[in-house]
Amino acid sequence: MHTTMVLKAIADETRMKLLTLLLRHSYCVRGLANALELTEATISQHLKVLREAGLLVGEKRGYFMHYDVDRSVLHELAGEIEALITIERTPCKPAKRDDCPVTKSKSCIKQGQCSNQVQEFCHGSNQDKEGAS
Amino acid sequence: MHTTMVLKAIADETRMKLLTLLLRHSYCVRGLANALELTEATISQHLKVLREAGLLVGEKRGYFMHYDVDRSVLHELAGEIEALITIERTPCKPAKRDDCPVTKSKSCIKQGQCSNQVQEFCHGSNQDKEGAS
DNA sequence: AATCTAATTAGGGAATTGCCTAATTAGATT
DNA sequence: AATCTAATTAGGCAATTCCCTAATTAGATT
Repeated sequence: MHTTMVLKAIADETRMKLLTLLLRHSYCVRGLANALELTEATISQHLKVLREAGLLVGEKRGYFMHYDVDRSVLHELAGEIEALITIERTPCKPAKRDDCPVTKSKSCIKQGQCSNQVQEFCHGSNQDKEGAS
Repeated sequence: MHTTMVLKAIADETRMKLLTLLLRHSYCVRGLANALELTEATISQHLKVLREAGLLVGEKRGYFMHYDVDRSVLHELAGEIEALITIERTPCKPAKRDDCPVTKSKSCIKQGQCSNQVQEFCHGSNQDKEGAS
């Protein structure tokens, strides 16, 4: 999944720092290495991760590579996270209300107490013999 | 950093699936394990990661643990990502325009061509003898 | 109080990650 | 065309991740 790639890319302190540096300004690799006190090879590898996630576009200037952030990818990501929030809770609506494990205050379910419908809906596949709960 | 923790938590396919399941409905651990075809131990560990990132709140119902998503954490995260986008590019403004590596189309800098100011600003610490570039 | 069970933790193995140094590559400059 | 150098890739190592099975724990039920 592409979203996961973008998330993995920014879910690292070093890469997040690189990103914020590059949002402000173009840096060559050595500049970034100096700023973060890491080797150029390490920076280069981090940039690769960001690049492959689509977050960076590279441009060559003379001897130097300069990377820029593609802000639209960040915007899209923020949108996808915000979209998660809009997912609505689907209440458990079994045929018999008593079957719903969620409406019971004391217990969830026990083997056999839960209709197939509820079991499937609330507790995933009904495949295993033990009875999902 | 807390943001990184939240990002790491959701930067995993399995945990993202858990999150979307839990956004729709309360599940007990076995229900989640059934749904994702993983062991309960594995699910429990993933839930721990999500919980420690503040994304989940657990509630005990009878024998069963039910987790709910704290949507505000997701909202905050989306906001922080969106905030990155608003970071403005700071153009390189050295005393002498010629010193600015970024405005030059052909070359970035060479040893000695770059004023200390520019070097510091554009390319990080000026410490190393080689000259940052 | 004793029993029972969902959830968690412990321990372990294969795969991945993040850093390094050294070698190589791409391509700009002369 | 030959040279030069920033950036990348290769190789290696320690730490972490993600999954498993087995043991333990928390706490609800009887």
